[in-house]
Amino acid sequence: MSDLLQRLRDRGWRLTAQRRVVAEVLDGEHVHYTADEVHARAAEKLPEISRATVYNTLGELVSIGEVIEVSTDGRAKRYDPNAHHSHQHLVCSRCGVIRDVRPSGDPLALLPEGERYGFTLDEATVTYRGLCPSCASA
Amino acid sequence: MSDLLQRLRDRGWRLTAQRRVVAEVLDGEHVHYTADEVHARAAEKLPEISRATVYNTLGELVSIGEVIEVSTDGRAKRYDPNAHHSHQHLVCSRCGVIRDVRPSGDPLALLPEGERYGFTLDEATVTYRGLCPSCASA
DNA sequence: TCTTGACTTAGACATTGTCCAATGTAGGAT
DNA sequence: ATCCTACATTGGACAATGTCTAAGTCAAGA
Repeated sequence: MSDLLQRLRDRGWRLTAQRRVVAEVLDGEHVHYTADEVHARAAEKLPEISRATVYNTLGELVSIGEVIEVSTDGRAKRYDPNAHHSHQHLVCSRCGVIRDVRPSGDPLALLPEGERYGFTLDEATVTYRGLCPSCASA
Repeated sequence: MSDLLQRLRDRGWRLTAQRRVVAEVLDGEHVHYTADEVHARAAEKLPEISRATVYNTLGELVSIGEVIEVSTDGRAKRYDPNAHHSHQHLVCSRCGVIRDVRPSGDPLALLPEGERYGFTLDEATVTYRGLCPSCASA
């Protein structure tokens, strides 16, 4: 059993077949699927799984911090299981491919006190954009 | 006539009543309206303006660089007319209010060469999140 | 003032996400 | 092993946001 399933069990989750296949889909390295992509891949293993269950499960995984929601393009949200290592995203402006990247230093530190307007800062998310090698050479 | 309308005329735009009212709505300081909010405000001055025209005009303003599209929450995109001064956004996690802010230094510089994976970098957008003073004290 | 090609319109359609009542079931209790 | 029941799943309606098209309208140059 994967670590993720064990952590879910520890939290008192019922381990249904549906939740297992959603967890398996997200188990890959550095995947950034939309909810519908997760649904399509889950349905290959469990054809009767419903869209609502996929949305429910993804929402629950996000709310307990096991998965991060990423909106890089204002369209469908993507779900990133790499939640236990702080990182940012590098996106190709043409083909949309996404890579996890780690900036040096804390992006929060770049915002001077005079630019914080009394806010209690919590986090900074950075999206780097450019052309990936394939798109740049095409 | 506002500078924006003059620039649009210089580009050969037909200055229709619809485009004028959309430009007027975006003329305020530091507004971050959704397309539907722009439509509602435009319709106060020109009741028959259609949603399609507002979407068309906003899309055109974005493509010529007069307005910036901002997605802070994965829901409706917001339109930011402060396009001629580089800036980032500070968002209240509770009430959603948005402020324009200027980090010190270029966020792009934080991404080491070894984390660029051969991409040709173009820009970095940063979203700072936290609680605004009103929400923090409530 | 005419003409014409660009602009606008209403509404159908597409995509993404949420909600609900009915049904099913995981896992503890017996 | 089986039963219970609270929790989970389902299908489909609904909501929010955005796109597209065919037909009508109009800004601005001739």
